[in-house]
Amino acid sequence: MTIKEVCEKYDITADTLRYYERVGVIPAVTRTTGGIRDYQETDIAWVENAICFRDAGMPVEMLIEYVKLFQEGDSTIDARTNLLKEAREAIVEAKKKYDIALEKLDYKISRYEIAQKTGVLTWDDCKEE
Amino acid sequence: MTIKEVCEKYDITADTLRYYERVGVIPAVTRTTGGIRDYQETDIAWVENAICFRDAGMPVEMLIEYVKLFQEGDSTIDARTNLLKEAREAIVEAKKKYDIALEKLDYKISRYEIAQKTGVLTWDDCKEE
DNA sequence: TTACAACTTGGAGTTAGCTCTAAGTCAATA
DNA sequence: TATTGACTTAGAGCTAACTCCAAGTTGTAA
Repeated sequence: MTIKEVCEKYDITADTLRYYERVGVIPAVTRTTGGIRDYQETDIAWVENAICFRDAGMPVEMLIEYVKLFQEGDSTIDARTNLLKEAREAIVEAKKKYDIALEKLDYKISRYEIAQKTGVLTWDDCKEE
Repeated sequence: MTIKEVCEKYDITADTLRYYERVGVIPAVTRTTGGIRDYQETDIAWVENAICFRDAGMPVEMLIEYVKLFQEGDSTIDARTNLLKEAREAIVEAKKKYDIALEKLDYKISRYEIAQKTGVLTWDDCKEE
């Protein structure tokens, strides 16, 4: 699979894919004899993981560390487990904050939808509990 | 309430609070005659909202736009409602991605916990469905 | 075999969101 | 009233994560 096909499949730019490889967010991608990237199943699986975890706010640094540990082999199983658990906790915490914001937004929106009927706000927009 | 007290209450730096005010993420804060910030209930409510929405990934630009519309008065009720709904959708979408990542992480972690007992990985770490 | 699009690299530039610095002002205490 | 520490502003600097650029190479189609 060419870089272009991977871009289209995952809606990501070629620059980002090359950047991920360059800094180590994904391991070195398979090349043709001419030196052109030719993504294999494994390469694509790494790309998919990287996108998925980045979308959940996992820092590039953490992904780089994971790939590094992975390449060091079975002696890093503990370290990798810890890293994944740490990432998990960060996501769980972030989700909680998202839920709090959603509650606040839903409350505000419900108020605004009432105001839309009258054209006037009947409460203090910036001071609601 | 002094800037220091607000910092401590919300675990945020004074620089960030001043930055939020400067760029318009929150409206101008009440001052003493000497020109020192003296946060009133309303100022604090804006700070609280700003932190809450930033924690949910809402861009600074969007918060600035909201405050700007708010200050323009009741004629912007529709625009504000739309903005809040747009913010809501973004958060809902982000949360979905967080859930997908969590599933992937939980699967990986469960595998790793088995591997920790044996000291060896018995599956392809970078190529699991 | 030539044209030309799509690829390559190394490195510079950009954006969002802070974070720090310098130079000066305010206010509580000795 | 003098000192000291927290405050003020304007503006520069920083970090993460891309994003773009220039100069050169590969590979396909005519």
